[in-house]
Amino acid sequence: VAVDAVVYQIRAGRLSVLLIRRERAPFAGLWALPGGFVEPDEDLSAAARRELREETGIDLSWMEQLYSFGDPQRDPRGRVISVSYLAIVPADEKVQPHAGDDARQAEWFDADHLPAMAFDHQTILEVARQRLRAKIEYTTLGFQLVGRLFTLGQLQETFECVLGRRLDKRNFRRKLAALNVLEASGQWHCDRPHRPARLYRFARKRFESLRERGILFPF
Amino acid sequence: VAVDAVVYQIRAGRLSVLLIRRERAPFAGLWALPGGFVEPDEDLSAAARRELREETGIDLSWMEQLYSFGDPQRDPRGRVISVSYLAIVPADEKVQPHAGDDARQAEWFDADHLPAMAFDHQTILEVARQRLRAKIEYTTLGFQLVGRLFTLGQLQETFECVLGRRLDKRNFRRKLAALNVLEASGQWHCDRPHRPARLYRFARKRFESLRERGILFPF
DNA sequence: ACAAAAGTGTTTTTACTACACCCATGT
DNA sequence: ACATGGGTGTAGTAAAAACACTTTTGT
Repeated sequence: VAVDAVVYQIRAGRLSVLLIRRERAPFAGLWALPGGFVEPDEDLSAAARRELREETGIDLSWMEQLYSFGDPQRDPRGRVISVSYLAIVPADEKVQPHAGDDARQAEWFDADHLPAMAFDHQTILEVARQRLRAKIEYTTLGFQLVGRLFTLGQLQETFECVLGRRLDKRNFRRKLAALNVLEASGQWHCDRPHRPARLYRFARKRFESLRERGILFPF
Repeated sequence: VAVDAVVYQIRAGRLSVLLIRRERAPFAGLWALPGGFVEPDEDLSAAARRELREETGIDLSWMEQLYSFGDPQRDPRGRVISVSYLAIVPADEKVQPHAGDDARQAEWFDADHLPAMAFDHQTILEVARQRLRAKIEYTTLGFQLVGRLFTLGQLQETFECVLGRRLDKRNFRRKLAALNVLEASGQWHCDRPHRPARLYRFARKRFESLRERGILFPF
């Protein structure tokens, strides 16, 4: 049994995925998802976190189980069942992944232009992408993607990247206001050749109270 | 690696789950989900189907992967990862499950009144129930539950069982009409001390054309 | 001055909710 | 006759979609 991690980050206005270049056979030299085998007494999500750390140097807290892939032919070495995980790096964390362990190289790829992949990792990525699209509509996933402080423009851009379509600025802001889960930080996003924008932060407390009442996001 | 199946059927107006009584240790005598170990060259979903057949005599085509449970302590015999599956028996199939193989007994239980369960099967059932509730709102799951021919009353009862709340008859029928996925069979449901009801069937073709346009169910 | 993103309201359309009565049948 | 589920319409409310202009800044 193995685990694989699909790690997303918004980078330069594009949805990006972290891939490693495989050091060893099978598929040596091909790009693949970070991952590896589960240790005997290790929880599945712990294994996903550990493999990600070993292969890319990234240490993440939140991961969500995606799907288990068990085609008997998916690994040429023999029977390997892969439990895949979905993870997110906030846009304001500037991790420069470094190769490690099994990985010759670790790099971010545009989620819409992926290279040829080892194993069935292309399928895993398709499932992950679908899940991301679905979940941004009714969870706090969008807020995890933007990072701690963000402008409404950045937040909208994030939603647009994930959903793959443009949103109406006024409608987007109206819905967000209705949710009442943002609080203005008082700070401003300046130093660009444009009008400064307010910086907001996600107000976890307000959200929790909504969730307890069964209310989720209407995006 | 093992597989477990959560099999639902609407029986006598109640949402029901199929359980087996364990023959052997661990947890001999306790109720559990039908399931067992995956064979070396077997697909995961095929394993779930096979175990269900061996332990209960039920042969199902459709199964959907639910979640993988991998707590190192979940099985006292040692490390066992369980990939769980969700399955549905249409209300018009009168399967009388018979014990077999590992199972001393196989029986249907009311999904709202379950006995003490082996392993972490109670958790699995909670996840399954949640998934069922969520998916009946935007997939054809409700139509799989009712069977080939059904009255609108039976269909509504099915939705009510799964959702756990009453629905308004007129609103329910209006939404259904708007979906345009039912066709009248021309037959009638008689032989009851009531006014006869039209029997409908699910028109898969009409649904496919909706799905291709990205439209799912608004229940 | 200009380019670029920030910010802001109204109207129309659509979906959801609540609600009550007559009908057809078997017993 | 009666008990039981089958069948039908309307009005009010809330959410979603469509749509354009002014403001502020750095260069």
